[in-house]
Amino acid sequence: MSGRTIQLGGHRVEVSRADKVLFPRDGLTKGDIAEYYHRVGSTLVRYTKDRPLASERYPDGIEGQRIFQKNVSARTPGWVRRVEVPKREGGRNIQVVCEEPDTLVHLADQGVLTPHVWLSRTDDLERPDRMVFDLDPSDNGVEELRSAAHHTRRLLEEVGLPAFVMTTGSRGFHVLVPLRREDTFHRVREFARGIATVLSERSPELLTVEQRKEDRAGRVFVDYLRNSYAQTTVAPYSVRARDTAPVATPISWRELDEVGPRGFTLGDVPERLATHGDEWSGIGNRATSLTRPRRRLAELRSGS
DNA sequence: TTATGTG
DNA sequence: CACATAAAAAAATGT
DNA sequence: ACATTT
Ligand SMILES: [Mn+2]
Ligand SMILES: [Mn+2]
Repeated sequence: MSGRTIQLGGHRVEVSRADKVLFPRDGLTKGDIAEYYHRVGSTLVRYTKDRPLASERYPDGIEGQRIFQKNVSARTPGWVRRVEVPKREGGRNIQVVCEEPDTLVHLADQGVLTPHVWLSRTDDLERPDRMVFDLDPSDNGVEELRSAAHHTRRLLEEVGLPAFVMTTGSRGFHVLVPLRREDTFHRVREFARGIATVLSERSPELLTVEQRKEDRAGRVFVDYLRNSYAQTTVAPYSVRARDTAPVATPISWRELDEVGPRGFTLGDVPERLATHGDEWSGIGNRATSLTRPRRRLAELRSGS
């Protein structure tokens, strides 16, 4: 064993090699990541609680190998909650459920930079309580990307759905809709496809629903396929494996016109949370049924 | 990151 | 003991 | 069955 070990949180979670540099350009260490998650953990766990979690690990830093891990590590302590989830084509995974900040510190110790979570919760894995529109630019500028997000919000509100937006810290934005847990992934995905299709028909120069990169032709991909069983989205307030350590950050629709996908970083977010609070604090109280929006979307498509 | 195998 | 190596995801879509 | 994308 080599390097400094630190302890954090009520469980005195050990973080080994705390001085190991994971972000060479920024000098950020594993200890910095663990301390960040310790600080924002109480807010972050609102978005991971009750959801199967998958880990994006970089044990040798962001220039090393990327490991996407679903099953809980052998070394994960017993106080960390787990859930057994069936795979679609048979078999099972045992995944972490992050209920408390100490779990994030442990994950950081394992080299996890970015936790990803399901759109459904452990007590009903088949019925999501979130719908996501993942806006992925081709080579579009930030103005086009913002425009894509505003178009998405406008259509969702036209059909009666609330919409929340966050930076991903990577290339795009995510637009989230809180749902009542009435519909299966299949039905939610069909609805999301309808929304994405109307968006691309309204703005054919700007938006596309084509999954194949070569068919996207410089447009913003409205990725509705995230709304599927066992698919994940980056957890709000998680760190991304890119220079400057950008953070996936919930923002207001007003702020959208002032920031890009990497507008907030590990250095800004704790202070932002302290002064402005969490922009999504109300998302849990806005869960909506798709029944009426489905009819309104159908009316829109038949021109009424 | 960690467990395991080899000289 | 020092060092090498393996392993850590899966769903939807289209051909 | 396989490649692509996430
Ligand atoms: Mn994306
Ligand atoms: Mn995507």
